[in-house]
Amino acid sequence: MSDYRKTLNLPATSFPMQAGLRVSEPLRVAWWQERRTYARRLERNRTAGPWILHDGPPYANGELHMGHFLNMVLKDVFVKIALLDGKWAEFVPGWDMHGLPIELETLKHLGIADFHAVDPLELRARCRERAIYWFERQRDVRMRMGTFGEYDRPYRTIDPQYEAVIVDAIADLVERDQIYRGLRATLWCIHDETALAEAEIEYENKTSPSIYVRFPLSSYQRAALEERLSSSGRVRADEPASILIWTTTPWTLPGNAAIALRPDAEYALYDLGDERVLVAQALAERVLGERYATATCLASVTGEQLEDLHASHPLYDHDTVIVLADYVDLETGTGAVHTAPGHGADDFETGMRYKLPILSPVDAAGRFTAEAGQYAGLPVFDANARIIGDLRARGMLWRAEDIEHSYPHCWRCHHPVIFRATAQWFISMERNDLRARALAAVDTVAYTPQWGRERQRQMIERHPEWCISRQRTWGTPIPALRCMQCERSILDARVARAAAQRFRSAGADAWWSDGVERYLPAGFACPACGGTRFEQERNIVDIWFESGVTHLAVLGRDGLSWPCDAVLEGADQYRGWFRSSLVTATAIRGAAPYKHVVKNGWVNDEQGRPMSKSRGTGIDAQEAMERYGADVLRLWAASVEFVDDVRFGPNVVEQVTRVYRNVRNRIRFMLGNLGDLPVDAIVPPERLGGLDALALAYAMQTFGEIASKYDAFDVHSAYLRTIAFESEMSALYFDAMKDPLYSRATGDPRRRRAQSVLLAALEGFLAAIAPVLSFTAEEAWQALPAHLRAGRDSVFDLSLVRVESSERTAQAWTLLRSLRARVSADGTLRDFEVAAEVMLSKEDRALLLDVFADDEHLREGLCEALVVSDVEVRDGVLTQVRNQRAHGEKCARCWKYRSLGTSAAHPDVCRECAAILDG
RNA sequence: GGGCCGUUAGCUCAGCUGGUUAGAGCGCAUGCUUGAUAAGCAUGAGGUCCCUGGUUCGAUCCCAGGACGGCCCA
Repeated sequence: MSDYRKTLNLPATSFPMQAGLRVSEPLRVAWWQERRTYARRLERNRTAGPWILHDGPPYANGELHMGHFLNMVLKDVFVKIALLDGKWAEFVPGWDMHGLPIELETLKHLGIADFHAVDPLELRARCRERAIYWFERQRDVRMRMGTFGEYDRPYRTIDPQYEAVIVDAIADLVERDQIYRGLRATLWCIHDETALAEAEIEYENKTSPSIYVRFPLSSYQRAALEERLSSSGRVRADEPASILIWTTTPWTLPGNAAIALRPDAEYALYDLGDERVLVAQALAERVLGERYATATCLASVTGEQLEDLHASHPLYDHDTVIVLADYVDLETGTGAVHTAPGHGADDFETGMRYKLPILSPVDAAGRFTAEAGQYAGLPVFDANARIIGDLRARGMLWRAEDIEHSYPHCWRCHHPVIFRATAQWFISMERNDLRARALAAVDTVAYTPQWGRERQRQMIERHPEWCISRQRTWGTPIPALRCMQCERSILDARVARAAAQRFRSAGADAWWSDGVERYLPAGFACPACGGTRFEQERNIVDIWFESGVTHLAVLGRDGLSWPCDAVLEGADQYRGWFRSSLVTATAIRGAAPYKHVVKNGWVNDEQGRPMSKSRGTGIDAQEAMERYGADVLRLWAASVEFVDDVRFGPNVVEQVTRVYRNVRNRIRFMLGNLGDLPVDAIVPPERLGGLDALALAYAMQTFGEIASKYDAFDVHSAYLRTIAFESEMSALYFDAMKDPLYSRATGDPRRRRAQSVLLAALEGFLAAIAPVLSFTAEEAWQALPAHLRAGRDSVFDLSLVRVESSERTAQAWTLLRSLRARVSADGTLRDFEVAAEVMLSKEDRALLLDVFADDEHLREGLCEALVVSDVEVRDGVLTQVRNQRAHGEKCARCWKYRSLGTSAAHPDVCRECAAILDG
């Protein structure tokens, strides 16, 4: 028997089975850059109109982790989908580069303990270097992921033009009277006499007094309470009654402005014989102790029903008011929380909500001021004992003891810190109906998932007055002035405009280096005292404000649309960037800056727990790409439901790697069979018939389905459809076409038709997967002979296929698949050993005649599709297949069973093969 | 402690408005193939649809409670 292998057209391609992504991907990134692949496609798409995904800026500090990878790759997937759809999908990546974390890292890097001791310009220069170091690092890693974007001109919050946008936005808000100066409770170190940020505190154990205090009710107040309790006559006017509170900071009692109750908790008034006390029912036993046994519960009511009632201050001659707060817990204390807005974060928010006075009778060194009356001059912690003594003397102390608890301390001097109210700049959520307008703007936006809208609404509803000033150095200055005559702080729009103008060319450092005159309009005088001498305030703006104006800096310019089409970030941004962007946009432009908010989930480890270096499950994006290759990880990003939290780890990657190899091999099969196809031999779709036409239609409608999944941001469904498709296509069409492709003569029309289908399917497939498997799709496209690429330099020059699905096509496909499976399931006869007897129901026969036109084509088509030597078609009640042994002998070349010996030169092959061998 | 989200085969996930022998891909087992070969084809095993109640003729799907996990807030 001769070896006819060499006479066959076996697959051949330069597209290797082994991917070697680690090596090839960085080269491909450079290749895309050199060829300006993205830029050129954008230029071609320019007239089609924009589709803009606006980048929420990552913070330029530290390595990018897998959460960044997921987020950045998904953004890229959406950009590329739009690009392949012919849209002008300009993507400008951005970075958040000011702020405390960088300042702290820089100080640590420089070994400097007290930032007051550093020249601000020097510190800013060092911070800039540090931020740029991380920016460059992150940019390179982000490009390594294979993402497209304007990396030559990203937006950066530290760039002069960007700083100018920030300051102009402040000017806009000042003009709209949206900004005011007010008090805010901040963490304060009385030892270092400085405000501290959240990141600058450490929790340590501390012993504090734990006291229960009576807030007495006057007769008038008791009457009001009685009304709410509907306990007519039971609260007697002549017996003392009080509300009990618990605190571990007695010194904050002078700052008390309210008592907070939990709205949904039950509060009860207990008669103890000689007095009556109101506490949360759930805590009564613990609070009342041994007196609980003899106490009588007179009435109970929810906290909500007690709102706005008054009580008397236990130390001073003034009232305090009952307010509601969700954070009041029923685990400790009395369920009635002493609220001092000047001395606590929660208290402050509550104070803002109820417009309570922000009392903070404490100076920078932690001593009571004259406002605190009899305690003036006392250090606050020393005052605790005095206050407890006074409470006892006035009969207001219910109980006192000491407890040890976790308490915030200064990270540098390790002294306990306090909350102290200081003057800050605020954006008002109420002026100009900003909150209401922001809520209205939410309703104009689409949310994925849909509950995101409700989440966003809540975040706006609960948005406290927005404190935008920080007493730090690494940021954009708030261009406020201080009158040197009356000490008043002044934020004037004209000054702000001048600052913006100045920063646009000189950068914000100018605020520190310029004299104040440069910013003063002609004839400027203090609106309060008429003074004319000023100095610059040294506050910088909250970085959430900086990132909240990215839409002003990036959108609406160079053809980018405002609002943008979509934003995509993690769920933490409902509170962060989604919110800050929405608030600034509503305040300044009167509308939401985006049309669609898409949220991506968190990346956890394989056990569903947060990834952590210490647990050994932490891996940053760069490491992961070095280990697995970006494309495998990009496929992972598509293989998980990104809207939910997702899992990542070696086993997950292992699995997706296998899927990747499948995809790769199916591409390889198509490429391998296209090497010899001349352009003029390509058969146009309308001249295809039978199995070819069916396979092509099936492929095209699948690509259409994938495209519509993409439209809905449903990358995961597109992924499922894609892998199901390549598996289907391989099992039926590729398998069936091996015989015609391999054993027919090179130029045989049957072979050319199959090749034409493969070419069209390959193009559509590569376009469909290119948004996700960018590297592999491009590699495959470059492995296709140049004449078949037809001038389309890159896979990103292709277009997504958009065709309607047809039910008949899917049905015919499924029918053929099941017929083929029934032949293959035969354990005794191999494919070509079979002569199949195919019985078809009436419906199935009609279905197949749609595909194969007539009985003769049907028979031939089934021979191919079932990969058997012969087929006999019969009518039946049910569709079934019976395998018979094929007549004739096995052709040594094409393996089909035929009568051999027709050619004397080649006695062991069939007539068709002999003809090919003879040329 | 509060709000939101999730829990379907070993893994990643489908299951539209309650009625299906609950599906796909990967993995696994078995068989075929050795002319896609560190590939290809077929078959098969594998699920108390997190738990407990309830509504219903009927619940993976609706309701209530709980467990576990995540995010945000405290």
